[in-house]
Amino acid sequence: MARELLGKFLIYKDGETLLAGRIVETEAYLRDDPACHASRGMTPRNTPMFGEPGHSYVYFTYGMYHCFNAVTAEKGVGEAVLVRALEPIEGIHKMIELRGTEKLENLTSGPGKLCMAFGLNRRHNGIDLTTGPLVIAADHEESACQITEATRIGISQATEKLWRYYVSGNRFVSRK
DNA sequence: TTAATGATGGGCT
DNA sequence: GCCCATCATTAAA
Repeated sequence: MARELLGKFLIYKDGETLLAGRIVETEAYLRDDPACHASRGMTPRNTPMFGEPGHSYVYFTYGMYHCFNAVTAEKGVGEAVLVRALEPIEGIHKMIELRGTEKLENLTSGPGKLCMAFGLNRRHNGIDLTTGPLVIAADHEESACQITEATRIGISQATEKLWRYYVSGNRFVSRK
């Protein structure tokens, strides 16, 4: 699923504002994976991971950032894909405003950055990503892209797993 | 260009 | 009380 989500679009409609980005970097967090929030059972925070697939899991971290995930396993399993970077497509002016920088490569090139650029927070936790206002959707025509596998970032366990994926050469990936 | 560091607060043992 | 799926800033090379 982490590979599948590359090239899909994250779209957010909030009143007049339309924001959209193409997913260019993801990480997989699986059952029996010590780096996965759900690996030690259900807690108040990770409850959405055990809920319906296709819903969001947004969590608050490091005292000031949010990270956005899509739940990818059947109910009760506890797996998700972290969206780490987007290529800004629509609503770039609004993203610039929310991020406080005009540099395009710095708008959504990181899990905390893209949540800031889209204004995502606790209110967007556990919501259905097929019905809006926050949606993941495919393009009309699937364009093939070269995918690079790499180790996941910012974790201290299972650091050897190659469960991070990004569009090769894309300028909006958080780290190459 | 890369490496080190401080900010900042919720989650969980 | 320690850990943390991060980021911006500063310092060093």
